[in-house]
Amino acid sequence: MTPEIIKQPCLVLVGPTAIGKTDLSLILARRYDCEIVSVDSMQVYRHMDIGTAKASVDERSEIPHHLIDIVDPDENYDAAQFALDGLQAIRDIHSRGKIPLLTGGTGLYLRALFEGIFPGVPVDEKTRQILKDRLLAEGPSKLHEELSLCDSVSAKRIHTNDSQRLLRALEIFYVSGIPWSEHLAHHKEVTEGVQFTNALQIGLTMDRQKLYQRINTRCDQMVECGLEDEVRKLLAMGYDRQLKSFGSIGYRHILNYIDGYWTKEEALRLLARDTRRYAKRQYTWFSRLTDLQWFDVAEKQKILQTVEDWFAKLNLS
RNA sequence: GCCGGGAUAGCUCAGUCGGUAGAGCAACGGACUGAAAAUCCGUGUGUCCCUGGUUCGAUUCCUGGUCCCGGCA
Repeated sequence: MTPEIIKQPCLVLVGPTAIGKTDLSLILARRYDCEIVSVDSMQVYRHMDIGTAKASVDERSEIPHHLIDIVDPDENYDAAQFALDGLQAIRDIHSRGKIPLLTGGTGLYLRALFEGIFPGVPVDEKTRQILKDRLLAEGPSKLHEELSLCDSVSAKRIHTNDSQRLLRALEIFYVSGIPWSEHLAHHKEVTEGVQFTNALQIGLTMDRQKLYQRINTRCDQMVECGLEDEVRKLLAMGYDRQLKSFGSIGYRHILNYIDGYWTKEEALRLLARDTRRYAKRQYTWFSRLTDLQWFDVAEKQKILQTVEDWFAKLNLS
């Protein structure tokens, strides 16, 4: 397989949570006739609006948004599915003669779209459950030893306590009979993924302390805007507390409060703290994107000028 | 004004019978290929209030300051 080459223009806007991606994406979309493709692992879920800080319904009716509200909270969605859906959305937008504006903060999803994801071993729930039970019964060291026997390369890379990767590595081996490390090595040789030859990638940043202030404020606002009601509504709809989607920031905090494990103050404090830590992890992802041009979010004119220049250059060629 | 107590990491504090220091929280850095807002790994970031003295050596003991907190006036 060869990487798909997309020559049509494409804008990418990334940045940590709460930095103001939505505002800027709307400005850019209006000015350059874009449709927005959300690169966000949580905004894909319906009924989870406040905690995922989706663009408002009005904003979404003004500018088309893709990959928001596409699955129910109890459906499985993952990076591989995103890579397919994202590419499809981009194609559709191009076919309408418009420009896709990828906006979001989920590093893995962006990577899955750009570099592809090795095919052939989708999640196998049955195997995964068996391994989960074994992890509980036998402990991580035992399973990690087992991994070193069937895939020593991955075992070296994966820490014993990293339960998710440990289980995934074993799952891949037991389902396919081929070590994860071999799948990956092979995939590197035959990269599919998508190569954008005309993409402008913009990274948004701001002073860390100011960002944290914004995060704290936004967490307060989420609670004021009825995050608790949103969670209670989801429970009333019959969604189980164990769902993946409930494990995300905000939802799990409110759930812990509702179930009486934390006081409201505790829940709010930890919600803000975990959001701050999340923003830090997002920066780690973005720092690896070599084609990214960084701007302070306050430098709006500079950003607009950069986009303007980029378009001018495109029209010449 | 007097009597006590205190001053050590961003915060709350512990500690050093004299050999330049630590816990919780917070913070910081990193990893990441089908859960990723997940999961994990790593890191003390410090004029130990100032001053002088004793000492080979003072954050620790002593002198004198400064500030804070109680209590009594």
